[in-house]
Order: sequence, then C-alpha cells, then structure tokens
Amino acid sequence: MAFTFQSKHDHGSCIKSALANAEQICADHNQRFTKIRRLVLELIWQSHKPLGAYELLPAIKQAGFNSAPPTVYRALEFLQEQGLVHRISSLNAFIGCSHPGHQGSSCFLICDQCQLAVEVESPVLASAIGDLSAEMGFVIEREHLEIVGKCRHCCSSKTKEVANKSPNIPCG
Amino acid sequence: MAFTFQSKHDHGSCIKSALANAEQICADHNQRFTKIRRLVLELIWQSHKPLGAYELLPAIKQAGFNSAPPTVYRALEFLQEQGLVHRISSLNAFIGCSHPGHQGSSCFLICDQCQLAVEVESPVLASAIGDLSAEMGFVIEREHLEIVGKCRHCCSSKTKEVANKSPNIPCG
DNA sequence: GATATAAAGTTATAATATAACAATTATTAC
DNA sequence: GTAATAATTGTTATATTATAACTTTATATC
Repeated sequence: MAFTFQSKHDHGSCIKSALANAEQICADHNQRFTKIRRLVLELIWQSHKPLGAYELLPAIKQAGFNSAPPTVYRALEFLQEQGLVHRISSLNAFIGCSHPGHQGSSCFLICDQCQLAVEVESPVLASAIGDLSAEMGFVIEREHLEIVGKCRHCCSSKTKEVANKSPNIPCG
Repeated sequence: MAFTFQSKHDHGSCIKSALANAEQICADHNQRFTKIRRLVLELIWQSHKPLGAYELLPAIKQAGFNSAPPTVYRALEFLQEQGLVHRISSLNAFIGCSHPGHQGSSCFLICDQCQLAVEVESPVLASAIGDLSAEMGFVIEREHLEIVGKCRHCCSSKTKEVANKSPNIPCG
C-alpha cells in the first residue's frame, strides 16, 4: 500500500520492497547493486522525507565506507539512472522512488512543515502535460513536478506557526 | 503575443512590456523598483533562456554596481516576491515571468538543446493538480512544474547530436 | 532637519556538486 | 587460473550556487 501521508504505516515493508525492487531492477538491467549503492538506497528509504546528499555522509562513514561527497553522489546518480531514486530539485534533496519501473509522470507533494513527501502518479496530470507539450510540438524528456504545501495532518495542526520543525505524524 | 518558441518575434516588446508590468506591479504593491532591480530584470529578460545568478554579475559590474553575489540574489529575491521572476530549480536559474499578476499554475517547457524556455498557463493542468492534491487533503502553497525536452525547432534539427550548444532559432 | 526604515555595499563563508586521477575490485577472454 | 579489461570506489581538490552578518548609503516619515 502506497504511502499517502497516513500517520501509521508499516515502513519496514516500504524499505523491504524498495530493496527487493532494486535487486530485481538492477538484475534486469545487468547493473551491479553494490554494497554502497544498497546502503545509500537504504539510507534514502529511512524516511519519506527527501534527504540532502550530505546528510547521508555520516551514516556512510559509520558503515565503514569512504564518506567523501563523490561516494554518495555516485551512488545517487546510479540509483537515479535505474529509476530507484528521484531528485527533488526545489530542495536539493533525494527521495526513493515509490513506483520503480513505472512509466509516466510522477508528481511530488511535499509538506513544508513535516517535510514528508508523497509521489503521485496521475494519468490525468500526465495527459494534461502531454497535451500542452504536444500543442507546442515539444518533445518531453523528463519532468520535475513538485508541489509544496501542507499535508492534511500539518494543515489541521495547531503547530503551524512552528513551521518546518515538528512532524505531526510519527513516521519520520 | 506570448513567446512559444517561435523563431522570430519582437523581443524588444517582450522586454518593454516586462518592464512596464514591473513598474505597475511595484507601484501597486508599494514597493520600490530601484535601479539595480530594474537592471536585473532587464538582464533576465535579455533572452528567453533561464540564466544563472552568477551570469548576471559581469553586466551588473559593467553598469557600475557592486557585483558581489548578494547584490544579484537580493534583486532576484525581490523580483520573485513580486511575481516578476521565476526560479527554475532544476537548472538553478532564473527567468522572467511571462504572466505577471496572473493566478494559477505556471508550467515551464525547457529545451535542453537551445536552452529556451516557455511558461505555459494551463487550466487543465491546474485542475489536474488541484484534484490530486485535494484527494490527499494537501493544501498547495507553491508549485515547481518543469518539463525538460526538445522544442519543435531543436527536435527537427539535424544538430541534435551537438546538444546544448547551438540554438536553432535566432532569438537568444 | 532629525529619526527611522529600507536598500545596497562589503566581507566572509556555507551548502551543494563535480573534476581528475589513483587504487581496487569484478568481469571477460584466453 | 591468470592476464587483460572494464567498472567501481578512494582520494584530493575545487567549482558552483547561495546566504549570513555587519556596514554604509539612500529614502521615507515625522
């Protein structure tokens, strides 16, 4: 079941399926899912929050790997190429792909209070974008669709004024 | 007439109307449209290509202003607050707003060959985004909708392989 | 004209990302 | 199984983008 800002969900199974998908996709693509790549994917999946590359470095160091920036950027680049990770450019941050292997437009809803983000696949959105591009003869190569606002929990919470600090739901 | 990747258009009138709009909007908002703010807006409007902040610094220096980064970032921040400039986060670059004062979703079509970008307002897109957000109880604050690909000129051009270098239409 | 406010100048540095080359590990060909 | 090749990772250095903090100047308000 997809994550949609619900306060409780089995995040262990999110991680587990992300890793299983990654194994499969790398195998299909004849790509090596090395230890550092797996570690970076695990770290990215520790939450549904987009994380900055530099935030991952301490854990990488702790795991005994070289923790210079190229280490994490290379792994993230690989994971993006395999469609396992997305870059949220408005945040300079990275998030695990919720629909690996799928085609079509992915749109991110990003809560600026609790920082959680949800990846949404919408055929209606995809066709709207397809249409407006086609009208101009524009050929799409990639999309960055990022919507920033308040998730339903933060929206109704009384801590709105203390923005960007306290998540209003348990799962980080 | 709005710019939509057409090879020829009266870019002087793009600039002129952008500046006239800016005057009006700043006046309406009781904000000061200072020389440096005007200069930065003019520089941004020299083309329909998103430009990096640092790219503007030489011209700012030539015009006799302080050309340290804060100068241009402050002006760009002001212009964004007034809705006169947009940041294209996937490029770390800035572009003049084609529809200042308008409400609703703006989406950018960005050609990765000639670097030109077009801002599109689409009610269909806006409603698709409104719907998918509403389904999740998500309240939108801002949107970053960036579509990267090839404009119709670059798409059909034979110089595709020399990507990101030569624009295939005259207007920079 | 004095005071307060906003804007711009200036210096320094933070945050994000990549280049370039060396060392290591895995794969392939024999 | 070993040599040659290719891919990955380690390492150092640096590029690019952006902001913090404080000073000076200009504008607006009283």
